[in-house]
Amino acid sequence: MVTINDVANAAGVAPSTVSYVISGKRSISPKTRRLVEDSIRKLGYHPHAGARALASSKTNVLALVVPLRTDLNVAVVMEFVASAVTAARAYDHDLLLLTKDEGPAALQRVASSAIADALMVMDVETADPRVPMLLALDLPVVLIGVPDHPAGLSCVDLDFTAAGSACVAHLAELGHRSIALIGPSPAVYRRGTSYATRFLRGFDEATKSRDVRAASRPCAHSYEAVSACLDDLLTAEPGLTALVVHNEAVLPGLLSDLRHRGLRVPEDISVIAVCPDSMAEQHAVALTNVAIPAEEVGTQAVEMTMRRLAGQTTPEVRLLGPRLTQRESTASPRPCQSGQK
Amino acid sequence: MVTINDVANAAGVAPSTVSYVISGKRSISPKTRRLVEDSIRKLGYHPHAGARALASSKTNVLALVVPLRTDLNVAVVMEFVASAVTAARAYDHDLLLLTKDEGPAALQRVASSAIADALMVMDVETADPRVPMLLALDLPVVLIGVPDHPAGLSCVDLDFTAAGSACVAHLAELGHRSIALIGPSPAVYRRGTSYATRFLRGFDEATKSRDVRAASRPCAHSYEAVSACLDDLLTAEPGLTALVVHNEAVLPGLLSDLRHRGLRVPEDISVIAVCPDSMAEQHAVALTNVAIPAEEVGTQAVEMTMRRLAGQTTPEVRLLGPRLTQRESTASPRPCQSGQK
DNA sequence: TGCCATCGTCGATGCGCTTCGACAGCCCCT
DNA sequence: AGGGGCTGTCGAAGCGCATCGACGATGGCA
Repeated sequence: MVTINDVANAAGVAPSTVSYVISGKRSISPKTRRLVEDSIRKLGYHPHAGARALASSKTNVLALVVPLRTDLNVAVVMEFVASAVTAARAYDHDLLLLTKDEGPAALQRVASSAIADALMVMDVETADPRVPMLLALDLPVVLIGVPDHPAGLSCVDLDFTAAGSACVAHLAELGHRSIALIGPSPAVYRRGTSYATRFLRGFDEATKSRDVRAASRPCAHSYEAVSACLDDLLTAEPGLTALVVHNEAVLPGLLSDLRHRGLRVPEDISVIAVCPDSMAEQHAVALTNVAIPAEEVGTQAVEMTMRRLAGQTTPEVRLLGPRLTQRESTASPRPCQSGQK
Repeated sequence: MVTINDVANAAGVAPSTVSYVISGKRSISPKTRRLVEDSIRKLGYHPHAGARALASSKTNVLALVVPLRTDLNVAVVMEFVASAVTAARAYDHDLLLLTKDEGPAALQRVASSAIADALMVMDVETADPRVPMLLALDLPVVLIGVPDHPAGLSCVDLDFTAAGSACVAHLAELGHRSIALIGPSPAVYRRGTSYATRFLRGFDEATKSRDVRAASRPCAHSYEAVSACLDDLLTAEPGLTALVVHNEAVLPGLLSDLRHRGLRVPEDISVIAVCPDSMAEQHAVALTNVAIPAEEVGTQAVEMTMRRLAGQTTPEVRLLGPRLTQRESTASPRPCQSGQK
């Protein structure tokens, strides 16, 4: 193993000088700097992470808590994780992966073992049991999602309330007067997952204020569940002309079921999805969607974290505005809009 | 911060005794052990990871290199990562996430900074440029996938060659005589991604030995690409009665395109997929599939790693046998099998 | 020419832990 | 009863680095 002493010897300087060359915390003459940097390169020196952590109480590691469930959108989680890793590397930090399953104790462990410098927590629930513990942790914490009482914690997420409203607004402007929301699986609501309830709120408010008929149903991922959900909705709301789908996983099943029923998109029924753009473009009928900016959220989360680590003490709550892209799956309803089944 | 000294004082013993209680590396009297354990609990002591790493040259961290590309199956990667994290935790290790994008240098960095005790590498290519470097690293390395020359490295993966054969065997036994393979996107082949070429080999060998007409096409993820691919195949192989799909992402598009063409599954054309079971069950017509055992591969990868860390020096190559589940999407071809387009 | 401030470098110290050798007490065997 | 082998505990050393105070050299100014 190459140590800082080896580098110092090779360069003919003291170890501390090497350290200062690396950290830049004291001024170094150009000559010495070049000497040291050459030795570092020649020897392939990398500071020992443990030693560095011990001496400086900084690990250059960010911990990220991800949900393992498959009833969430895996693609979105993955995209988020990917962009977070990349963003963290840009700040010379690594990413440690924790799972929500380990519970609050894992956060304690990571904090008091000084394994990471900060925590990022995904899949936050409205009354998340982890929040009080996180507050007590005195590590910087950034939540992806917004709990009911974020007091003192930084949060970042898509503004799902605005997203819900935006979907309704788009459809209402096209002339739709009866809209249904197909949401995440019942388990997601039951847990009180923050984004589900926020989206629903936006949907409800917008339909109410625009005097549009509204219905909403949670929906599990299986084809049967999708089918049953549609049966239910079409019976309960005979004049239904548009669907808002806040559940990426059911999209393929939903679209093929609609076709089975003889309902064309968008001629007979409009569909607007909340999903990543790549997913929206991938269907036979390209879907109008509100994008889930997982990548941007990941980047933002890391940047907020780095700001906290840099000394900024006031927590921020940042909600990203929704971006709606019209594609082929939404259109004005036809004058006679019922009974084509 | 609570240190080992605090615990030692509280328990009235020497710090080294506390260390031995924790590690179990020397015998401790029941009385002392209880005393120490109580103090640990009472004080909420967690050893400082950096100090521990420095003193013992063990980090209890496993690094996992994942591909970020979206042309791979995100769900499978995610499932793998999830099971790896869980398995690692069972051995009291944490998981550090690296991306393939960072290239071989990142592996160097992690190794020589002593950030992790071992490396697990996904998305291995047939002639992976990282392999020589990994060999020089003198950390335990486990590859997920099998390169051409794994000499000295441990590998674990689904036996894709056998999987390719199994798909053909299943279809041939049902009576199919003309089969097409729809593979991953061209970029995946171009990179020489190990599983793609291995599957293709199994497919080719089996069709040849069974005297079945075979065609194969890579296929990108877009709906247009799927459509073009089907056009191509149906023209080139008019007697085609079965598809092997080794590309989970195109399944929804493929199935709806077939329906558009008036081809029913399985009456007019059989479809067998290589995908996780959950995905196979999710379609309107449940798909016969060869399962991708991401979870088991993840667990195995961690266990192989732990074995290496425990001192086992001989690398293992472990290929998991394919498991084919017949569902609704495969059936014997109808006697008259052409011209229904 | 002499003094002080500044810049650049060095040595020493300690971060919290593991681990090794030492050693006190004990039991068992002869 | 005395010696040898265990068992259980302790103290000290050192892992590789960051950081602080010290200090020599240098330049500017009077």
